[in-house]
Amino acid sequence: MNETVAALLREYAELTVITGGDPFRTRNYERAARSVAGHPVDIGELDDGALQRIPGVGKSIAAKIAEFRDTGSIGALEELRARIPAGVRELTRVPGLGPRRALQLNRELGIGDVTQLAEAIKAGKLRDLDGFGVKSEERILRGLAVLNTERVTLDVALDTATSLIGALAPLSERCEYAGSLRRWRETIGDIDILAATRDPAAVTAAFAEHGDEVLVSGPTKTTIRTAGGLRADLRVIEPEVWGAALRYFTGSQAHNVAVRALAVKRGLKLSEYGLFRGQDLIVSRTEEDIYAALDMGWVPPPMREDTGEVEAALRGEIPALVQLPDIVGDLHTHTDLTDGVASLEEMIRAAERRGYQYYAVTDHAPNLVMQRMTDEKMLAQRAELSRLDSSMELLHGTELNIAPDGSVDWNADFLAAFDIRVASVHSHFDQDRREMTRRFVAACENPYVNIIGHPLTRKFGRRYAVDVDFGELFRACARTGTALEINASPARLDLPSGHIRAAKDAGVKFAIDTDAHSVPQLANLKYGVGTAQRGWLTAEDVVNAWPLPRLREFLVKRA
DNA sequence: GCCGTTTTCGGCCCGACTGTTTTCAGTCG
Repeated sequence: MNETVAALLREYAELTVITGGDPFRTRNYERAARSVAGHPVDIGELDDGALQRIPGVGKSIAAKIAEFRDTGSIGALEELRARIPAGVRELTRVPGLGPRRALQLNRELGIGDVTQLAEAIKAGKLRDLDGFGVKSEERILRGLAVLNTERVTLDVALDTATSLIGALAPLSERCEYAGSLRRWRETIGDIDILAATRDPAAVTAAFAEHGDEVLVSGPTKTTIRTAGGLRADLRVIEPEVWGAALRYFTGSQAHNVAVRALAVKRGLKLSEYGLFRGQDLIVSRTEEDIYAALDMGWVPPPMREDTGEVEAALRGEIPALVQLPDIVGDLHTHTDLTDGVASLEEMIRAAERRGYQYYAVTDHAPNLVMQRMTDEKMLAQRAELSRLDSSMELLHGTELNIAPDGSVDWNADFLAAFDIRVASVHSHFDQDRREMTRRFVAACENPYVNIIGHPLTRKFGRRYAVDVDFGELFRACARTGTALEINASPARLDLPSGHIRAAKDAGVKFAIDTDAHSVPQLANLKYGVGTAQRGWLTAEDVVNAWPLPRLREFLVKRA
């Protein structure tokens, strides 16, 4: 309910921008959307008074939420939808193309979706419009390249998979998701569900009911398109072949090819039904059985990409990957002092419920002007933090801004008084590789910078990665004792796994952090852990898996 | 549309960059 309503409020805000309404009103709808999405309890349960206590929600928005709860739609939103040509909102998804120009393109060229937009640019039609030029065409083209409508982020995929499994599990002996989601790939193209059952027809029927559309339907395989537009595959199997099927449908294809080749070399046959010698089944019940029968250790799904894990498993050298419970603190979080939606105390209480040993509050620093941070506000937060009783050790930190020349906010004295400092790039994303590399290296060499936050600064579908010489960055991190963040936000997953492995080889340590701006986002940590597992990390590599004394030692950099 | 060292309406998140202008609009974080 919260995410649904938040999406409607966001849509309302976007549509008011397109119509050119009061920008403060728009901003308030955006704020209400963020608050609702980050609200810790289901807003469907709240009465009018409780709704209006959500920050940014007053009389009018509370009424709209109640209207949606009671009728399933919001009249004012429907009116706006009717007034604005379909497709204009889709066009505003393109980075570099905002609401005004999207509307202009629709009015003057009749462009109604991204495909038509791409065609119009190819035909050189945009450059002749008022306010457009060749550079605008190039900019929008780059935006189109980063916009990927085919894949979804991990949180969307996991929510969909979880709800499907919830419906099928009561009818199955076992039911789990496989495929790229089980491997924690960073974005997901379609969802694979595996169900072991004696009653395939019932499971298949329940699955089909969850689709907007049934694309394929047979005795063992059914494909639907969900209401969210995501494709989901169901494979129905006999319980006896669970392990073989789960392994097969988890992939990756490259991993499966490599493992099957091993089987063939031993005169065996491997399929989704089991490991066979001739017609004789050897094993099929569990994944462990199958790998063991091939003289390999079990390979954790995130490693199954045929990037060395098969050889490692044959040598018995699969690393003990870092696990979610190994993480004993979050080192990058925000509050409503800057752009978070929950108070300091709310965030801390929620973190306590996760059982952390320590927790760092790292609100934005002054050079990100829109956040309106001041020395006084930061010191007041520190005082408030020291007054709070907590089962966790509370660390006062900040997220600094790495300026184009590599410098950060505040002077040395002020920086030294924090327990921990994350530093991130928030502007000037288009520097060339030399400048950008120098910028990051300078930040690493700053004696107070402990963690480089979301190093690529990419956002799926919204922003491409910065151009950096990663080899040089990794060496600088290792040399200076600066950790790289694995930002667990499903929109970022930054660093990605390929870079993680290279950085680890260079001797870098990591911090898996949520960058949470609300209470529910604290639970995003699992996506960061999955990404770290894809990068073959162990708890030893991750500074926030360490006990506090060891972490504190790491936070004091050597000159 | 919301909010208030609040009672009735003014202020709310600011500044830089870009490309297209000829003084600025659009977009972004």
